Amino acid sequence: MSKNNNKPIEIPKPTFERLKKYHALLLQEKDKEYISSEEIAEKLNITPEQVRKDFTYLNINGKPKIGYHIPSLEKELSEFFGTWILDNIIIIGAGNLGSALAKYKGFKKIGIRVAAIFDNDPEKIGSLVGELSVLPLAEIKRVIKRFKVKIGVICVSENSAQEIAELLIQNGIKAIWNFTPVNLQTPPGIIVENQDITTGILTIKHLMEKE
Amino acid sequence: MSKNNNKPIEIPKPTFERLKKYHALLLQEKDKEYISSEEIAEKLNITPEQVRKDFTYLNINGKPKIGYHIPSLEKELSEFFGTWILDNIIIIGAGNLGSALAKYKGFKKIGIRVAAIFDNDPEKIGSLVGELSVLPLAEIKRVIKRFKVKIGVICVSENSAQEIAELLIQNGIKAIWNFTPVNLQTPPGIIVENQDITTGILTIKHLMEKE
DNA sequence: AAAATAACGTGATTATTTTCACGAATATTT
DNA sequence: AAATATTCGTGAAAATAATCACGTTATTTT
Ligand SMILES: NC(=O)c1ccc[n+]([C@@H]2O[C@H](COP(=O)([O-])OP(=O)(O)OC[C@H]3O[C@@H](n4cnc5c(N)ncnc54)[C@H](O)[C@@H]3O)[C@@H](O)[C@H]2O)c1
Ligand SMILES: NC(=O)c1ccc[n+]([C@@H]2O[C@H](COP(=O)([O-])OP(=O)(O)OC[C@H]3O[C@@H](n4cnc5c(N)ncnc54)[C@H](O)[C@@H]3O)[C@@H](O)[C@H]2O)c1
Repeated sequence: MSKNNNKPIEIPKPTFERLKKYHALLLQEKDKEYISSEEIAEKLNITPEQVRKDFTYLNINGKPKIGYHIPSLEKELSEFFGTWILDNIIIIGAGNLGSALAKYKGFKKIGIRVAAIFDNDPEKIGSLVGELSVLPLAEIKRVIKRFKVKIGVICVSENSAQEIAELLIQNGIKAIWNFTPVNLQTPPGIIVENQDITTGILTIKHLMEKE
Repeated sequence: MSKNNNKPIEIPKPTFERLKKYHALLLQEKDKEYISSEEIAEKLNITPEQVRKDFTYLNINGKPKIGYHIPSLEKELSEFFGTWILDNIIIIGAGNLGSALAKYKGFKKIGIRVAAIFDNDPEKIGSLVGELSVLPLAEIKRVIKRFKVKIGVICVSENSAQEIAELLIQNGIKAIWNFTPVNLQTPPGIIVENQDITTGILTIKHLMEKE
């Protein structure tokens, strides 16, 4: 499917964001064999030209009159995002949110396995979250090494977030998935992805205001 | 602070996204009185010009040599997003994620109150999630009316998501905050905000691939 | 087997967004 | 009180992204 040309052009940021949506959409469209740019566009409320142009950045080709072969499309996107590589992650904070994430079944599809969950509350250490036993922070170093963990998920209370980020980085973590609203300060080279869920509802609140 | 001109120009989409980040940042910066565009820019990894230009869309003015008055700035953004209006929301699905959200303390700051949480599992109905008792779906109609609920949060299993969306819309819900990966089909006029957390980690996975 | 059709692929055009550059404003220093 | 140093505000220029328009290609129909 890929022309395998050299890929000189940088992918536009808006295209990157849409590629994530195509990837998510395809995980839900396993029943059909082909899908047209028109159909993708309609489901995501964009134009078919946009879809086709986005795909050219990954050298993804469809068939005229038929559309795009779903398994091939999914494979291309999986390779692009690296969801075919299994990454072990660790979760820090076995509270409401951290526990929910630890039990989430959907991670497997995107190549994520939760290797361990940590907390500093003696009451929680040793208790079960799904199939995982909550570990003390002292175990972090060992687990990161043992499971070659590169990604850490921060789900601790807000006032501990920065301190935990530093602890993770000290122990070799390369990317932080931050579920707290705290703006983490990190050295260059560390990837930080903020998952601030409140931004989601701000869009809703603003749209409702306008009416 | 606002010039209170008529606001003819549409706000660019990327600006809207950044406005949400400014809002979130300010909720964490309550200690100082003023903040410069330079400082905001540095924390969010953008340029100061961008920050200043974004603020002009809301007619927000700063003071030369000093920066922006934080309480005024926060007030403007709060009004823009409507976070000063208290909205009651309901959560459908009292599982791992729905329960975590129901207990989240951070909603108050953005003008959100969880009025009720629902489930269809007889085992869960009547049990406590934080201070809320899990209600059966039959109560949805009454609660929406009683608390004038406009926003519904979907946290049910994936195969029930569409059906619950329809139920909510039938009962007068105007906006859906969808935490499932399902692409909901809704009639025009209904706001749907998809909170797909997997997109967050796709960015990380892709950036790690490149190295 | 030719014609018609439906969808892709993409260079050119248009629209949007960011960056630049510099004047204006205000606090601080001399 | 004038000079100086910052930081804001913004039109103009540059960069980026979306749309358009049409040629191409594979399938289906006649
Ligand atoms: N609950 C939600 O729906 C939600 C939504 C958005 C954001 N968040 C954010 O996620 C974070 C966690 O939220 P939550 O609702 O799970 O809170 P929580 O209080 O239920 O859980 C926090 C957990 O972190 C642990 N912890 C605190 N400091 C620690 C440290 N230094 N080392 C190790 N563990 C530590 C606590 O023992 C606790 O188990 C918060 O920052 C919150 O703002 C939560
Ligand atoms: N857990 C996570 O961290 C996470 C992360 C991302 C997305 N999600 C999505 O959120 C949703 C919920 O995830 P979860 O982990 O809380 O699952 P869960 O199984 O713990 O909870 C689902 C809840 O929904 C209830 N439910 C199912 N069908 C229902 C119906 N028709 N009416 C009312 N209630 C119904 C179930 O009884 C259960 O209590 C899923 O769609 C999942 O994909 C979860």
